[in-house]
Amino acid sequence: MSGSPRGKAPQMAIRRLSMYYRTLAALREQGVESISSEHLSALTGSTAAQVRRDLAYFGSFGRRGVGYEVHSLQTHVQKILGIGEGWPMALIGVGNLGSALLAYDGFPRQGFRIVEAFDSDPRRVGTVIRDVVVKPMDQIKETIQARHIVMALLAVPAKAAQGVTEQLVAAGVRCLLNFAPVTLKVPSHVHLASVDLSIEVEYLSYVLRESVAEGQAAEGACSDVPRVLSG
Amino acid sequence: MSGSPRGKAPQMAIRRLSMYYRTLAALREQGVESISSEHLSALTGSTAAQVRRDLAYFGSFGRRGVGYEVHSLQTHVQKILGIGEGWPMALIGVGNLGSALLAYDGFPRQGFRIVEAFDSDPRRVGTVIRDVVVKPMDQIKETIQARHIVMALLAVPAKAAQGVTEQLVAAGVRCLLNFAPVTLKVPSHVHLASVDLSIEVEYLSYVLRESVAEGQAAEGACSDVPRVLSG
DNA sequence: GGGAGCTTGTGATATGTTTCACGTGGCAAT
DNA sequence: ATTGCCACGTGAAACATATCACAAGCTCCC
Repeated sequence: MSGSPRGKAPQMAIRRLSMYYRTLAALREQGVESISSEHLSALTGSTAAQVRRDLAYFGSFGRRGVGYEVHSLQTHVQKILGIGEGWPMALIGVGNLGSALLAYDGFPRQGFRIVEAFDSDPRRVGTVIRDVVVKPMDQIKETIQARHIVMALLAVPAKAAQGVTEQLVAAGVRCLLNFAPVTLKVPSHVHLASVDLSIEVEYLSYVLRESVAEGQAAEGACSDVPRVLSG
Repeated sequence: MSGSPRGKAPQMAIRRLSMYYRTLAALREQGVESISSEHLSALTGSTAAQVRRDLAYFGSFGRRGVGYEVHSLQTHVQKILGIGEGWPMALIGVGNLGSALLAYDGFPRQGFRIVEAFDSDPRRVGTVIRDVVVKPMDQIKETIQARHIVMALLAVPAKAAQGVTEQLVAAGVRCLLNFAPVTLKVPSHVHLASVDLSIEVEYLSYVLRESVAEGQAAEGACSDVPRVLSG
């Protein structure tokens, strides 16, 4: 019944929990009330044993012989992940990618909202995108502190990334999602995850080459790559 | 001397090779000619032993007592990853995110180019972005086959993703980079990687919650999360 | 109430990845 | 040449993660 972890959950387990959460939300919309680990694993590209193990890191949420009650499991996973705390986020860099992030409806749907945006380009400062006013970079610290923002999305050019990161850390940000293709240095109390498009494309390039080289009939190939990278 | 792998490289090793590659490119621009595993690991957030092991999956590229010659190592890593084969890519979905991908200069810089773009919205069809003409969805198959495109970037809404995927697979695409927040089903000969923003944000939300709960002084916290992400 | 059938939760096991520690080869200087 | 030092490459050990397989618990039905 509790949420107390017994043992530490691998990061991959946390990522899979996100997938389970999303799938459970969809099932609920479809009116499904109950689901087995077997079925849930099929929907998320995992395995039944893995689903059960992932959940077991945090408690017992199912009923033997029956399965999981969709609504209740969704609520538990939501609490585990901290979704719904409504963490406000700041976006730094309102270029092409930054604008796309502002428009991304997956964030508000999961309870995360970009409430402040910053850019160094005077032509962009003052514009309004999706109800968010773009502010100049020199207001980062005061704004973030005033609104108690702890998560930031970094969508600035590679060369500016480390400098902006330091400003954000100084302002008290605790989590950073970096989109710039660089290795950022952050103090150990700051959590960092990175989305790096070049790395993903190069990974595909590698497996493509490999499969072509080894006669593509090698087949064992998978459908899902566990990705992670944060730093 | 050869490129023949001795054992199979873990996917994370491949992703780290991408980081080494990028760092080596930067070092070369700075005129650095030689580097040790120790130094390279510091620049990429890895460890010296890991750098050596990652490279050892593919061969011996350094000189004992000396280190690695930057240019030569970069060339080897480039070959391993298949960068420079100049794989042409197709983009499906030219919304906010798709437009950002078209503008992303990291792709051409690493030898990957988006040469075709498709969208189902008639208002977008025919527009030109970065020298690429947006075509209607029903031209996917013929275009991809005519230009021998094997990699595609999927930036369509979640609901359309599986359908489009099937079209792409039927057209002969071998690699997919998916940005839609869904679990795609693909045949085993097709390689799939996914960039899922919700998962990344939820992961950060989890570690934030965890660190707050356990008294943030727990410190062991790292700066780098092994990140994975695909599927 | 008891038995059949199902699905969870979890020890035990297998697999995979990272780290350690040191032998090997190479360079420089004496 | 010989010595001293350095950094790679790699077997072996440690660690982390995923899979297996089954006991425990629930429901239904007779």
